[in-house]
Amino acid sequence: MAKYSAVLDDVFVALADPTRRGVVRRLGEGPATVGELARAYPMALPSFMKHVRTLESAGLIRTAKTGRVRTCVLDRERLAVVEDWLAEQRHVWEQRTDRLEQFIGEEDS
Amino acid sequence: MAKYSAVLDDVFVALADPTRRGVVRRLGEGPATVGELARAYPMALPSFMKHVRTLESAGLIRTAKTGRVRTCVLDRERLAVVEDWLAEQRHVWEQRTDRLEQFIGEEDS
DNA sequence: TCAATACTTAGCCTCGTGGCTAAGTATTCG
DNA sequence: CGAATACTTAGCCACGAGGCTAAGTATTGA
Repeated sequence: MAKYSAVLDDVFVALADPTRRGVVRRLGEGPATVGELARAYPMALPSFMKHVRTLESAGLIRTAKTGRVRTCVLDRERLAVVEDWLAEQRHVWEQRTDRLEQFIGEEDS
Repeated sequence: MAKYSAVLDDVFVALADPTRRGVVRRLGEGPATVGELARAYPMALPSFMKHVRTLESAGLIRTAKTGRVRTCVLDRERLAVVEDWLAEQRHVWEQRTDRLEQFIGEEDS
């Protein structure tokens, strides 16, 4: 466990930008083309495409080109690594609480 | 909602580094001093301190100096913003699924 | 008091990220 | 065919992140 550091890096980095979180959110509603997605942001297309590529290489989205249009889809599986990390974090915390309780128990006896 | 963009930025950026995730994980087990934390990483202390400051200004940890020692504590509240973002994301997805089901239902009738 | 400890400050360096423009390619529509 | 559309490629730029060393400050133990 915790061996997915590289994946976690990529996913957290990808989510650490409001534009990219916006895209993830939008794609949660369903697939969209690069053009449709880009329209929501005040930046040049090449700049926007970098965000798309970042999301794609983080595995958060998949894209495919049909004709001259590239369509993007959310890959919800990948978001699970964040959930997993949070779960692990909770687990660490709970073990700590257990130790504290045990400590108090020992004090009692 | 989704107005916490700046906070989310800071939190995701803070978590997008293995050193900092390591610190968060370690602090999940309980408070520690900067020196204790730094020992686990092969970098100079000033470099490590930057990570601590990043975590602190993201609100993920709190630190306080007593004598010459600075002690760090995890602020679990702040991790909740990540959970919240994930929950919102799930919500978006579920609404989408609902719409699809409704669409199929309409087709049926 | 003096040395060791535990940061802290200052300053420098390199690389990657996020933005841009300009020009190119490949489809599609009239 | 020719023009419009939808990216794509190339290349540039500025800034910030993450690393370093060297030197400074403030506590603490002997």
